[in-house]
Amino acid sequence: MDKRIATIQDVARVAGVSTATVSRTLSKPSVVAQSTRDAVLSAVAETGYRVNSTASNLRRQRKGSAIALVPNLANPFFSQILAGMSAILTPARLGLLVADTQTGTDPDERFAHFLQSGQADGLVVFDGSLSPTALDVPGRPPVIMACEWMAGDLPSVRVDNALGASMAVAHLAEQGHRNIGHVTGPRGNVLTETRRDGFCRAMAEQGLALRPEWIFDGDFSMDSGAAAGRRWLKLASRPSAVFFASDEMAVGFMGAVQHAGVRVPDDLSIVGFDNIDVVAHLTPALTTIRQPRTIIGMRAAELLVEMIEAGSLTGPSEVIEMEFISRKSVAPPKD
Amino acid sequence: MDKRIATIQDVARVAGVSTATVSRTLSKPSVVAQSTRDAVLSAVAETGYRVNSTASNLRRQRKGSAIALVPNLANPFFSQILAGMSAILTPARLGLLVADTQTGTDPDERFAHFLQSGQADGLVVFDGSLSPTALDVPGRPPVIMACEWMAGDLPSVRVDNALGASMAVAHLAEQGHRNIGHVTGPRGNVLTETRRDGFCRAMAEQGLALRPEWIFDGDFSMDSGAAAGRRWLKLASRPSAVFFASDEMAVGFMGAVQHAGVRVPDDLSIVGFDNIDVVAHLTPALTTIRQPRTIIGMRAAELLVEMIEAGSLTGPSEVIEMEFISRKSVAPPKD
DNA sequence: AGTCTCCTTGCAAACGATTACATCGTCAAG
DNA sequence: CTTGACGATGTAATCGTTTGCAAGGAGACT
Repeated sequence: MDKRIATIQDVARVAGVSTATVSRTLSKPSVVAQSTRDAVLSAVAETGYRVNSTASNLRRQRKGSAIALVPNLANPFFSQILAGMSAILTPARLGLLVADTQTGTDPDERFAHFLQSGQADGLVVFDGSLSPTALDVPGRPPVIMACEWMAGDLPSVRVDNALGASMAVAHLAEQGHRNIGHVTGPRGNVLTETRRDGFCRAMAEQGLALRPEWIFDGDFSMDSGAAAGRRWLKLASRPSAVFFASDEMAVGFMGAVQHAGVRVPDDLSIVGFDNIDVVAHLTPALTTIRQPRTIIGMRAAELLVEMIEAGSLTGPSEVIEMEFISRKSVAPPKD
Repeated sequence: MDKRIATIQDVARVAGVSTATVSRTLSKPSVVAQSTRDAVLSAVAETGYRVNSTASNLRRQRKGSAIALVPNLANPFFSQILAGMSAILTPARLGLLVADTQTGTDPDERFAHFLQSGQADGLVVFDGSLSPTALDVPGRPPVIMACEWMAGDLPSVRVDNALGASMAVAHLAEQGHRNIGHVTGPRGNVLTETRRDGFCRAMAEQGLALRPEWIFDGDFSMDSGAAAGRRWLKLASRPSAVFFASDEMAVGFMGAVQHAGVRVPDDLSIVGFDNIDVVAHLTPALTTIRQPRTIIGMRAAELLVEMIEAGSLTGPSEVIEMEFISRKSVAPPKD
């Protein structure tokens, strides 16, 4: 008797009402009489009934979950964002499904898969390198971009990346730096572009010269930062400060040059981007630009929920404020 | 006509067969004749049909997803584990739902919720502080513990934490250290206990004295490591080496003491635990014990899938091998 | 030719909820 | 007394698949 899990039928029987009434009691309590409501509720308690979300979803043409599609799940950058999303989705009765675009063969194929498979009521996409043409499917769910974005008019939640870069340059210039380098993200990435462009524009605005050999290619990873560090060490004429498109690259870079005896910030000033947790504990602690990750996750989820509930494929975008965090990795240049 | 998404009915009509045949073609192709199979497949292609997983799950009494229940989603430690799980679950046609126990009021309540809500076909639980009594619900899904574990006989996937601790002590002793301290995780945590016990036992085996004032309380976080570092600095008589129950604490500790002018490894040797990404890029790079996180995630997911498919609430446990990684944060003691 | 197997396929009943529509009292207004 | 409105509940169709059971047809064997 305790074997099978209780269904709405069982509750109805125990309460002496129809299943319709049970359903209404649970979803729209206002339309059922007080006395019936009590009877149903106690029957629910007695049977230990919980609504079967699969059945409910089927009937209501819902999936009951949203997907976070990140480029690389193993990247810790996303964990706080997921936490923020989860905080919003849970009360909205949506589960949080996570998936990345790098597992399997073709990222675009995976994107298309999630768009078409109908596993979710909506997607939050963190990978701007996907192809917008995949969006051309008949009953696709609403999609919102976060952090990154792509061509087309999908709503998005992001920071003003160019502004972030100019904050970094302004701070460095203020400290007296005139020779500033930059380590970029991977080619083609929108963040790479906007941060680099912001950097270049800010340099011009500060009246500082841009030296092509001081722009290093990276891919956001610590290893690529370390590689850039090694290239910096070989330079005949070095910039006295470097701005990084990601904290992780700054960490890798700093490790590499410190290894070679370079002192930060005495010999070299460093400004990162993102404010990942670890940078506050490095020696020296890193000056960086904070992207409020939890908030980004929350806002993206909120906007997505609104789109889902409105049944709309479009919605507003939002720009989240960043914060410049000054720590110990910047000092005036030596001479 | 392109408006509504195609159902199995549409495919059946186009292919001139019954829905049963379509279903069988897709799930058990071997039982349908070659010619019919072709007809169905081309009808599928023509209509753009994709099976509605909600309906399918309802009929098959499946939920179509597994939940990873972590203590704190914002902790990057889990991102690689999730990636490993995802790699296994996706081919098994299971989505990966993530949730943490710290959102909301009571962790045990949330645990119970996921156990009863029937949102998932199975759970992978990473929080050993939950109450096993919550498991006493009729018809609950299979559960497997990973990394941490709790009283009772739930299957689990984990490393031999005590062994890890003794690897650290052995290495330090080999380098000549006789005065070794330890920074623990949060009180009551199983990892804290087993790593501390392993540390104490290993010290005894090496014939080294245990000094209670050299055991610092931490909680796995960088901040708590930094706090321990500050306490270490105040010590009249300091251990020449410290073993940490987590890399994050080691990072915080090292930052704090370096800040005060202490040189690692010349003045102090450090061994961490976990091998999180960043430690390879610190100055000095940290010696640590690697927990293969991707593999832990994969094995946990694999075992869970087996339990789900067997409809069993129990299954085998597994111990994953660790690896001692020697970097630059350990040197012989000075005198 | 009759019967017995297989191999394929179709029929129709689930799966468990939601909800448009119908029904039934009850009560107030005409 | 009749009629209408309204509030509360029940009836039953529906969401899109899967699958046990039965039936049709084609050989094969006696």
